[in-house]
Amino acid sequence: MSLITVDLRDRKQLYEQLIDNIKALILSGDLKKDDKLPSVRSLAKELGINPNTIQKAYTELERCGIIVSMPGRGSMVLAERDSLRDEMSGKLENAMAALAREMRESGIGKEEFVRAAEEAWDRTGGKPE
Amino acid sequence: MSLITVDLRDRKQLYEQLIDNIKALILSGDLKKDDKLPSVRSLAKELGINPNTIQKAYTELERCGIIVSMPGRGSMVLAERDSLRDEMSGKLENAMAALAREMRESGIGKEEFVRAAEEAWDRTGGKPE
Amino acid sequence: MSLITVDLRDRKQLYEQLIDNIKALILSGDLKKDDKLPSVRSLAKELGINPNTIQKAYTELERCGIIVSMPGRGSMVLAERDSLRDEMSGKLENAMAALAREMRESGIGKEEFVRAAEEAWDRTGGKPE
Amino acid sequence: MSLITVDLRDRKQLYEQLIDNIKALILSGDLKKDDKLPSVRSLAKELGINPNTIQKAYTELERCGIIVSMPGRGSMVLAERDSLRDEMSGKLENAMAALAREMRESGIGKEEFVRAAEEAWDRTGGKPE
DNA sequence: GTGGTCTAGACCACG
DNA sequence: GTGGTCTAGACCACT
Repeated sequence: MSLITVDLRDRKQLYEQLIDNIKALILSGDLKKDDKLPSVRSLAKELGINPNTIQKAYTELERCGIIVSMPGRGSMVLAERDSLRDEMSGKLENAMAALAREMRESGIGKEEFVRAAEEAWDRTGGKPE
Repeated sequence: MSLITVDLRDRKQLYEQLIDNIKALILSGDLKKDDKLPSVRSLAKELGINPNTIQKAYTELERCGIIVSMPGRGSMVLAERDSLRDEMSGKLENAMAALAREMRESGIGKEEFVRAAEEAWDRTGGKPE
Repeated sequence: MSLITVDLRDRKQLYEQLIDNIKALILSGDLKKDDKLPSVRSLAKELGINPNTIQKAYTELERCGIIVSMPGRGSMVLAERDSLRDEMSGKLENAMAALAREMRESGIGKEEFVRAAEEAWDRTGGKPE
Repeated sequence: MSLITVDLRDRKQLYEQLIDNIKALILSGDLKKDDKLPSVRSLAKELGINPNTIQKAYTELERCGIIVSMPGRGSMVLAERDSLRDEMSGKLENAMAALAREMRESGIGKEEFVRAAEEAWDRTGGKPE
């Protein structure tokens, strides 16, 4: 039994849920480089969704260099935990830049912006850091 | 000729472009409370897009209480600049919360998160605040 | 009627045929930046293959930045002819390097390698250059 | 311990890795005509892969007349180094032809193609020829 | 058993 | 009408 799950009620697309899920497992250390992923069919059966949807997620992950899949041999993790973390760092930068630009145009000030970041962080986490 | 434009090459949906565009004009002060908006048909003709798309944007803006449309008499701005600014504040909160949640899962720390917000703000603006 | 075709007897995969085909049309100048591509469904019908296969090709082309697709608005060419040509140049370099390495290991000499390139070129083309 | 290895992470199929590996050993002179190859079972054990995979490689090599297998007596090299070198020549021709065709379609000229071959060769080798 | 491709047919949001 | 996602079920080559 793997740790991968999907929520059919979530509006996020299933294959994206799978992608985010597997990335999170690598980031958390539950999946390490060279670990084997569940097979397309077995995971589909376990989650009760169509194998094509798993396939799509795996294909996308391979395209990003996060896993490798080999016919007849299954799929395994390729990316190191840290490289993935660095990638998220970059994503954070971009997202923040887009948000900052939009808020600037709306007359929001730096003070309010940074405070929003702090508060959002504290509000999100179950436990204060 | 109005200041409203759309970019057909932009991946963002046309009606969302229109909504953001009009909101921005209010926030910048180019459109004030009680100003008249171009008619659905004239704007559609001017922009070369389907009137349905304009209609959808106007309907959505009316639903949010930002404009008001009166059959036969056109549409006009209803919201004050400041009320719109407050709305953006709420949007900022939501966006920050979503971002914070995602980054938490990736092992990013509060420090890095808040610093990213500050740096993004500074990097974005042409002139330092 | 478009210029895009597929050969069901070819062992190359259909979606790759489509990708190569569209790239070639851009390279030949038959498709220019901002030209509209046939819709997924209409092309599928015309070629007698499944829309999903067209979709896969379009998705891949979009991923490479060669086209853009927008729900409800269709797909259009994004890449300039020259940028695509430069990309092929890079591909040529890599392919040649891989081939050269392999042939070196097999005891083939530079003379024979370069002559093979010349002869292959002349043999391939219908008309001598 | 033999010089034969496989890379489980390589996307190339294992039996092809084995075939290329053995061919390379013959081309380099490490394996000569009449040299004995490791047995299917011992090599499988040494490499930690399925004996079927070794068998498939040996079978393919025998089909090409490069080795010969005798039940109960193992397998040995049949091909001379030079005959294998001729085979690579043929492979070079095919690969060049495919590459030339593709590049022609992309608007690459003969000049550029041949120069790419020369440069690739020079760049590949540690020592100039 | 494995991944990968393809078909057929459905549904959704959008213009 | 458009692109995009998902399901169901089939086939292929490879281990």
